[in-house]
Amino acid sequence: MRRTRQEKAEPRAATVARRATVLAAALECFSRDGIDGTTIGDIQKAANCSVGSLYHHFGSKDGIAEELFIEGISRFNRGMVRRLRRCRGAEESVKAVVRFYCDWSTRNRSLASYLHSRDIDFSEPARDRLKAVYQRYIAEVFTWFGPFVASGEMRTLPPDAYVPLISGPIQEYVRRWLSGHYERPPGVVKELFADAAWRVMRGP
Amino acid sequence: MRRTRQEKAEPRAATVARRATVLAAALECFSRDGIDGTTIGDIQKAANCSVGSLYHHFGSKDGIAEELFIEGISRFNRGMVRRLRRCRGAEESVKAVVRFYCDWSTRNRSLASYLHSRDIDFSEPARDRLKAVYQRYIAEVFTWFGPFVASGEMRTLPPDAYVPLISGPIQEYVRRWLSGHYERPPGVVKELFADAAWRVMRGP
DNA sequence: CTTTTACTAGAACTAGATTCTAGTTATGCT
DNA sequence: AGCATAACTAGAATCTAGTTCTAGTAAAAG
Repeated sequence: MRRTRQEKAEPRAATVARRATVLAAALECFSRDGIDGTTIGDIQKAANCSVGSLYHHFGSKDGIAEELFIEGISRFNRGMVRRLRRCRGAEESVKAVVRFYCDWSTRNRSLASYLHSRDIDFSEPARDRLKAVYQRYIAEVFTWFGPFVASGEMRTLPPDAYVPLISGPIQEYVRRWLSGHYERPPGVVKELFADAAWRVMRGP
Repeated sequence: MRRTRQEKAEPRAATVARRATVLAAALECFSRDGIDGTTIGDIQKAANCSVGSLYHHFGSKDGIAEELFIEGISRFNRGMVRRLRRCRGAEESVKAVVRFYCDWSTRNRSLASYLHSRDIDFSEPARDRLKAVYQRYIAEVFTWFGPFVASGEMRTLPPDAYVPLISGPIQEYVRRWLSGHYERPPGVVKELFADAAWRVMRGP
């Protein structure tokens, strides 16, 4: 029987499972001991598989790290977009970004913590994939907010300024909380930061 | 002749020089190839010294990275405090934080870029040193801003919220610029971000 | 049922971080 | 000055951990 899409065969069920197992194991190791702190052997043991298997699926230790990172970002982005679509109006949307950031980071603490790490040497192709993921996300988000800017409900600013202005503070707060510098969980300051974001964004 | 402070001898002139040379060499390597990407051999060649010498002064590769990080942060902090002391009033002070962040990052681009990396496995003592540096800094900064909060010129917020709210956005912008995602240098958005910080901070 | 391809295993290899031993140079003290 | 001690430098040897390689097993395609 001819396969519907010839370019890419469906991976076996076992493959999907193994990759997922490895990524989960890696997340556990990475978030406990850091990327440098975990060895291939650690991941291997945690995932109950052989070195060969790891290298077959991911090519290298950094390959595992990349994959985990890109998948995590994608999950976050999907969640954010879903949340935005349920909003009405500019204020609710801007605040939703901040609130979602809080909620998601609290719910997915170890993944969030991993996504804050900067120590992955992305390979060229991985960098490209990540860029693509990010651009698709930004396109969706800007499409969402565009009308509010057009109508004057939100300020008109250089495009590069929006993300840092809206997410910068909560991101920084969460980062510090995740790395143990701050005690109080983000939920406590959620509304404060949401209000602050809106203060900055609302039209004059 | 008895030494004034017996606990810690003055290091030799040659020692000071060599440490500085190594740190400069390391910064060059790290910011070009990343921490993982540079080998001890690279630093050794760039600094014109032997492996033994490196290990004598810094104990390990991470030791070099730690030292560079802590020294960089200290430099940044000193500059910020100096700048603040020249300010009059709450608005000028808040805006000065943002402006200084911009200016310093632009002037010390490679060091700034290095300080944004998160991939250093700090040893326990280094972590403590860093914490001490940070707390001294925070104490000075809060002493500076305290009166403005007391007088109502600035809002009263949970202490942990100030740094993320004021510096978060510009920090995020600069980070993206340093890693090549944004084209326009921070100078271009400096006043915009300074205004935003003040919008968030000024009393109602 | 055979051929091909995806996948697994673990031993062998290798790059690079760290340790060790042997020296050299400066400083403090009498 | 001259000895003792500590700071420092050098580079070979070691050891850890990432990667590669070869041989095999299981599953899908035809």
